[in-house]
Amino acid sequence: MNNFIILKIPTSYINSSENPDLSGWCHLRFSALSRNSLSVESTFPRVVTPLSLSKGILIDGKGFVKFHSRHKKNLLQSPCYLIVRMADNPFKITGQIRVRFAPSPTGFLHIGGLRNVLYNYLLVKKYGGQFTLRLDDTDQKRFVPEAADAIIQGLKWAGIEPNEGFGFGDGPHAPYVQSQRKDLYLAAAEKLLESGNAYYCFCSAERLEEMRKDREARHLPPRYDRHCAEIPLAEARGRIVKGEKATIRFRLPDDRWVTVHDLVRGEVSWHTSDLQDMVIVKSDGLALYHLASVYDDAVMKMTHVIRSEEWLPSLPIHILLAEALGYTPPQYAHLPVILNDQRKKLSKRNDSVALRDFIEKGVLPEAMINFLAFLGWNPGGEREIFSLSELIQEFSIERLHKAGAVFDYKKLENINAYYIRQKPINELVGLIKPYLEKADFTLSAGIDLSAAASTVRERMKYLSEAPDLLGFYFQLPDYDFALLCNEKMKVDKEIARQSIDILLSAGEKITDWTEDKLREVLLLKVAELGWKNGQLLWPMRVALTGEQFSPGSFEVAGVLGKEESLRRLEIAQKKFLK
RNA sequence: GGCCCUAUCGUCUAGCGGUUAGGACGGCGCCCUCUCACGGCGCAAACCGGGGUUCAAUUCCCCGUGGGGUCACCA
Repeated sequence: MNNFIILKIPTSYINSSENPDLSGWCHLRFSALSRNSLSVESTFPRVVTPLSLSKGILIDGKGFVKFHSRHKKNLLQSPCYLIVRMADNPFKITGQIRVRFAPSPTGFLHIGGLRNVLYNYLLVKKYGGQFTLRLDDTDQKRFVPEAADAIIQGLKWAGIEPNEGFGFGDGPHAPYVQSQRKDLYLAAAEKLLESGNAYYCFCSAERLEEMRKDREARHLPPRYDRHCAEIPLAEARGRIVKGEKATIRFRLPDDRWVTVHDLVRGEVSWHTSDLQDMVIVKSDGLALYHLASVYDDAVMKMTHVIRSEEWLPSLPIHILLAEALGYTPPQYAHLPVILNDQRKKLSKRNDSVALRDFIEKGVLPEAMINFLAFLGWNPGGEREIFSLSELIQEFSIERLHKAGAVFDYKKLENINAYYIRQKPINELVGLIKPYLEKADFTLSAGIDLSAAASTVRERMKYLSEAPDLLGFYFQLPDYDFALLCNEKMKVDKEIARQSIDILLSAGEKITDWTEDKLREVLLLKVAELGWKNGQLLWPMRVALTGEQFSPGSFEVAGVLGKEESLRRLEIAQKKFLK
């Protein structure tokens, strides 16, 4: 989270004319290493104690550090380094920010994608700006038509709505669908061709494959051998006119370090010799992701690109591409991937990751958002329950984690159960109705659904459990006689039989049939008999619910009402006659 | 294998040089209790290893090791 830079203190600075040997302070000047503000943390070796070192600031390449002149001798004795710390908030927002979520519609929105959107959204809401949804559908082969719609629905479900973009209204940079922007990418590729930053490649898929295998056998990194790199542009165009198929490759500069300041990872560097000339336009004339997205991010004026870590290896390509196109790259933040319990990247193949499945299971959006936000980020402190608007308040890009986090389904369940318990009962009823209807419960069956729901709310982990939890209210399950008895409750057959009889006769006399009244009357009865509560209440609960586990006897009886309760007790009574 | 990223309880994490290393999920136990759940209380459970720097390292640096990502005419 904190980034440090080591600066060597040149002895010439210490002795320079800018530092007359006064009894006060020596000033050291430095040139810029970063566009972020820096502060001096300490020195190495510690020839100067931190306390005697004033905190100098370097901003935009100009700044100074002060030493007391009495340390001058030490500084001159051996090479000394300054440990410079990047200021607490390297993420300096100036003006409106623009971010985007750019999924490729090859499958349904998955939780990893949703978490990425969430962080984009939190950032843009916190600092103010525009959030665009762009459809990166350059690969028409893998296009899944419903996927695009599912993405929109998923975002709406989560309450994360972009200000503009695919499915959310046009803005100044429409269209937001890459398959509708083909010509723009081609024009960009043409520019690269003209400037020598790209070249036509006539290599066949077979040759490429052979080369890959060969290099692999020789334990070399797979890399294009630049077979076509030196074909003059005019000659290449001639061959294409004659009908030859060619791709366009981006020409990497030779022998160059690419260093990027990533917002979550700090300084990251690559050497171009470890990279290869990527294909940016396919032989069918369609642009590939790298070109399309770099171009769009630039042209759509994105200030920040927050995306998953799997993109980190192609970041140098993107930076170089942007430069070759004449654009200033946006700021990047590469989020750690979400892992499964095998510590592998969560995948559609092996893990349940489709947002749709979570929705169907009955995960509340609040719970999902809360859970996802904490998978790779947290505000510090011990509170863990945050609403979306509270997350916006608390969000800070510096607190994003670097290491991948394992997706813990149990924890999601726990958070979901928490949010269900917090739901006002009328809202909860609205949410579970579809599940009950799907399970063919006739909702008009004289059951007060609100009352019933409130008896099961605290044991519901997912909305989809509602039919199971509430089923006995609609129809008494056919239970085994033995369930009425319970050894641990000290209910044998005789006690059970007596209990049912007592309940029936006592129940019939009760005119004011409410949960409280029942509790009052029946507990009194238990006391009269000298029984334990369970001896009367276990058979009662089983008779009313037919279930081993259920809400309490009084609650259930209250919801069922006098008539239905007595009817169910009579059913139990008959079981003793057999 | 190359390149890149990363490292505190089983899991999510707090910690930004000196702490009995804190919380949550999960596990276990107890309490509450008519069952289950909720709730309350408690227990077990972690600084990957080795070198530095420092009076002092979980914390800073280096090297290992482990884990992950990525190496397409996919995104």
